[in-house]
Amino acid sequence: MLKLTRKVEYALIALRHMQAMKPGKLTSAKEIAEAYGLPQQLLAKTLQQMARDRIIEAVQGPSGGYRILSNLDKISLKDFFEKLEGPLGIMDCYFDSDCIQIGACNIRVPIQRINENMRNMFSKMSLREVTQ
Amino acid sequence: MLKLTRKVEYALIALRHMQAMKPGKLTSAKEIAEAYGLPQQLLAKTLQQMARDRIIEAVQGPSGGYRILSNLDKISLKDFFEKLEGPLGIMDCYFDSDCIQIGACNIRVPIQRINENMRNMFSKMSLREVTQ
DNA sequence: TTTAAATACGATAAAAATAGTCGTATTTAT
DNA sequence: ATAAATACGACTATTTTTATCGTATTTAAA
Repeated sequence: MLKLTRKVEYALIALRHMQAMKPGKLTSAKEIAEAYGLPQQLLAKTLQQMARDRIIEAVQGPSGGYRILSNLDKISLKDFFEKLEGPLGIMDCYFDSDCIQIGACNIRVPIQRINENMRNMFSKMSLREVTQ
Repeated sequence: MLKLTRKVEYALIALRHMQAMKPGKLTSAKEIAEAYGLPQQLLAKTLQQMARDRIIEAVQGPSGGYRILSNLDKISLKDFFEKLEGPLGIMDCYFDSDCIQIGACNIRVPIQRINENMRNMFSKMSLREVTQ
């Protein structure tokens, strides 16, 4: 309950790793996977996704790899989570309204309140706070 | 990601339902299940657990049921979640430290920071805020 | 120009967590 | 006695998450 996924976890580990290196220097998925004992392919997908999202930059070919592209100060944890995992909410009804409840649901409003608090909290934390 | 479980959802629905009734009046699992289209047995288990936790009171026998026992103002959402689902953390490493990471993990500290923020936030919200 | 090391990514499999059901016991008002 | 309710362990089903497989593409370097 209220858990992060591995994907996000691996992304944070990778970002923190990259953050600690000389600016501009590349790191490969293999290098990170070995350093932290992570499944390389899954990590790679996460890195690829971050590259699509322009959080990091990918360089192909041998001696290629990834490096940080964005200013991590400017990315909120909320945006980061949502880029990786989609809309951030404590329950799905917050987004898709095709809930089976005939309309009898009595907690939609309070749930939204909790959601707003969560989103607000993660909006106020930057990615850098986590990775630095 | 960061989702509540059905158990918690059902508990909130039930509490809100009870909250809206005359004080002291009993409601059965069947009644709530039918009113909101919830699986009765699962709901019943959740109610039983809340009864064990002294959030609600159970009355056995025919014409029995449940009613709110605690002052919901005095129960934080954090305590409520933890009673139903165990320790509240964004990652398990926050609690059990038998993580496979050889000690190479580089995000334990930042994760704890996020966790503290989460726990703090839910500590500040009372159950009544949600159910009233 | 061939090779090898890296990214890219869809498809699928495996594992874990969540959700739901079943069966049976117990309680108690009627 | 009966019936309607709670109590709860064991089990099954479903969904979500996690991981792997296979193949294609890119490109530095021999």
